[in-house]
Amino acid sequence: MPSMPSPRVVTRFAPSPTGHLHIGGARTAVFCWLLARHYGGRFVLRIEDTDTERSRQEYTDSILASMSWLGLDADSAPVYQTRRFSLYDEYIERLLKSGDAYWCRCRPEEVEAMRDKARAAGEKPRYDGRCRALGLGPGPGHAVRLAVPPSGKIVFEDMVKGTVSFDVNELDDMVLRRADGAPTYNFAVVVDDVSMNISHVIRGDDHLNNTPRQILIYQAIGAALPVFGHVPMILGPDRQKLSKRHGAKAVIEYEKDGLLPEALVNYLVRLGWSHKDQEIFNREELIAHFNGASLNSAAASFDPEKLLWVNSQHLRALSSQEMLPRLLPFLRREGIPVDDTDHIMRCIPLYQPRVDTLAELAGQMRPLLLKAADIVHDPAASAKFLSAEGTAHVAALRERLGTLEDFHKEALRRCIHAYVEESGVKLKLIAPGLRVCLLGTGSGPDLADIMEVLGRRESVERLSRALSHAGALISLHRE
RNA sequence: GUCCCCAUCGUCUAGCCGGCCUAGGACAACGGCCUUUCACGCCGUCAACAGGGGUUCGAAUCCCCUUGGGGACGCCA
Repeated sequence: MPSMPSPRVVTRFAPSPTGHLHIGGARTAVFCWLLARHYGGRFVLRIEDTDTERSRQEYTDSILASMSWLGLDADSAPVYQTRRFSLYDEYIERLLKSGDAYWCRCRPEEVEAMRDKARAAGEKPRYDGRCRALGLGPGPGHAVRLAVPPSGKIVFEDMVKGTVSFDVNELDDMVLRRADGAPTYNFAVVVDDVSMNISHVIRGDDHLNNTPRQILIYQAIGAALPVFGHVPMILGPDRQKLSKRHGAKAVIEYEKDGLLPEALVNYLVRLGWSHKDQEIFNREELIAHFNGASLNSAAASFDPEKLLWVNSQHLRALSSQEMLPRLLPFLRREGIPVDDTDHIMRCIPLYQPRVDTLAELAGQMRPLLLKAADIVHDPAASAKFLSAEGTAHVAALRERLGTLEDFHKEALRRCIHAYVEESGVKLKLIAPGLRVCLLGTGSGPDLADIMEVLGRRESVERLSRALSHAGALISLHRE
């Protein structure tokens, strides 16, 4: 039940290409995307590259790649601010003509001196508007400033913060167009949001203070206001600003770690939004429930452990067919042969409930996918579980398995249990040794499951190889 | 310094247009069950309304103050 029926919801995500997409930005993007999808509206991407010093094409490419990996598809090609300078100039002309903006010849150092003075007096640092009455025209070093009304209050309803109000006296005559002709951030944003018909501006609450400035610009150009929604920032586990040492990384890093994009999206959305007690959501559920309400107004801290848990839940929901293409790159990275995809798919269910990430899955599956000759037997586990007695049990079981007519897990299980009963030893005593022989490690999936997947020939070969290896070890000890 | 925003378990949160809250769920931690191991799963334990004033028959829920945290004060975005 959509609570905010709107004729046309248009949202935008507007990163500046000065770095890779990080999780804070990613979460904002997810919120924007979900709101548009929920209401059947449009979602667009705008690259805010007016800072030519710091903007880099490789970051734009990286951000685009991360958006695509996350599944946040836009409804039109990205808009680049650097290609819209003539549009900004048109608006500047209009504001100059109407008297809502004026030329300023003050040098940056002069303005900084004014601010220092105000700061020293315990006031809010601001430009004093001395050029406003001068009636200046364009000229070298001249910027354009907005003529802010002398008094009044800016009040707006924020989707997440509720009623927010600022006193106009707090604001000074901000620069709209730099001396070099480039638009400033606040001005470009407003012109773009107006011309792109953005209905909902969702962004981090570090922009809350920009909003009254931008509203002044909306008013000056006579445009209707969009709905604003300022989502709280994401903090580190220590409540400090999120940084790399908190385990918060760029989105591409999570991709490399083997996270599922739907899991990252799920985790990010729940950081600041909730739907009753539900923790795990698929994409359809998110779209169905995310209507812009229930957004938390307090900052949240990032918890890498819960992210892993969410990922493990999504990982378990995948069928082997769905898992395969996602897993393949990680197996290749481990140098594991990937030609027998049927075999890989049969191995997936054995490890799926045991791991949190795709990278971990690839690592754990390794012994099952390698050839018998390439298995590395963990020396500690071998020493512990492959005593002379343990080895004898493995040898005896190998004989039985070699002649077992039915090599399916139920039969294998019966075979093992029959041996246990007849020999009178505890299963506990022989199982770990068997596993070491099969996989090289003391722990892992169910033995019958392992052997069924391996098949008779491979299982027996692994046992034989391990036995000869263990025999050599034992005779070595005797000498 | 000035302005803005925020405040429920360690963390994410439900609840917040007042009574159904001896505050619910999840992650983590701890204990147990299941089990050939390690996991999964299941069961349980620990754990919070920042403090102080109001308003009210009644406040986690409304108001004020304090404290704490975050953000912003650029010809950066």
